[in-house]
Amino acid sequence: MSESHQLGALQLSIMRVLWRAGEATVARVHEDLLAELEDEEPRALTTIATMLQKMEKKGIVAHRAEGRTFVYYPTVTEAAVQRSMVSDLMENLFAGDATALVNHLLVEGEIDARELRALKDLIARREREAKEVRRDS
Amino acid sequence: MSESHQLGALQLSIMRVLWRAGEATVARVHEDLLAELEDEEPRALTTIATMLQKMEKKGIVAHRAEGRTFVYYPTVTEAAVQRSMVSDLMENLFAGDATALVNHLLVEGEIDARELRALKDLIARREREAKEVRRDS
DNA sequence: GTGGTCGTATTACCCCGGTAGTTGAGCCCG
DNA sequence: CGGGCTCAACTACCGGGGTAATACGACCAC
Repeated sequence: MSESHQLGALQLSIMRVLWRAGEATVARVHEDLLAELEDEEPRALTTIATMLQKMEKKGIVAHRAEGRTFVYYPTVTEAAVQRSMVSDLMENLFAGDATALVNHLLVEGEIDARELRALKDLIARREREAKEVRRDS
Repeated sequence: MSESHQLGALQLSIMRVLWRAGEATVARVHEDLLAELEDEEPRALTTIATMLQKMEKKGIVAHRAEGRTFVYYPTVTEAAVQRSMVSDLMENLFAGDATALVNHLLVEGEIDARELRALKDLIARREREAKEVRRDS
């Protein structure tokens, strides 16, 4: 597993729909995508269908027939894809330096003041957990 | 500016060489790439040359002739590319939630204990800077 | 000056994300 | 039963990253 999933923008949009809904027909995915990205000109229904086929061949979704319509569902978790894509980006763009990535987020103002507080909490919790693990093992 | 630069893995490797060196000939880039990624089968020299041409057409590098050899240099900063690619990833993979990205880094263990301390310092400094700016403006 | 060498230019592929038209099969309604 | 509707299947195309062989022009050494 963890076979380096690199997905494009449309694929990720589709996956997000499936992750949220658990499973969905082509039509359903198409609708959700329209709702989610109300602006920008919409994709054709067949585009979604073709993409889902390609994604199935790639192994990141599968389908089950319900009557004559297909119901697609993800075969990889969101966390797995995130892990794979983030670590790939880190490798290629920050030479594997995770703090460089976070530093970038801070410096470039991608993170505002409110988020900064949330972040501190995250780190504090993370530190506690690290201690726990050390004690457990 | 900030025209959404999305570069592939090889392009980023090349850019990293150019950012570090300031400028370099095709041969120099090729050598540096060999050194940097000593494992994995090396690319041909012409591959680098072709890639640099494509990158020039795309506007992220330019060249100057020195005798009959070309010296390439970047026309975009590393920060600009990072900004563009990270925000793109955040948009597509984390629905624009920067803290979700950092959280992911923490949870998935991409950041170890030592880095955690460095991160806290970064955040502390960032908070101080935020105050400065507020006072200044 | 002529042959090899060095470096760029040209050309050609493959793969894959993305986009969508067209076709064909199954189903439902009148 | 027959026509229309609804899906999925098939096919096609574009653009761009990546890879590299081949061609061509300049230059150096003998």
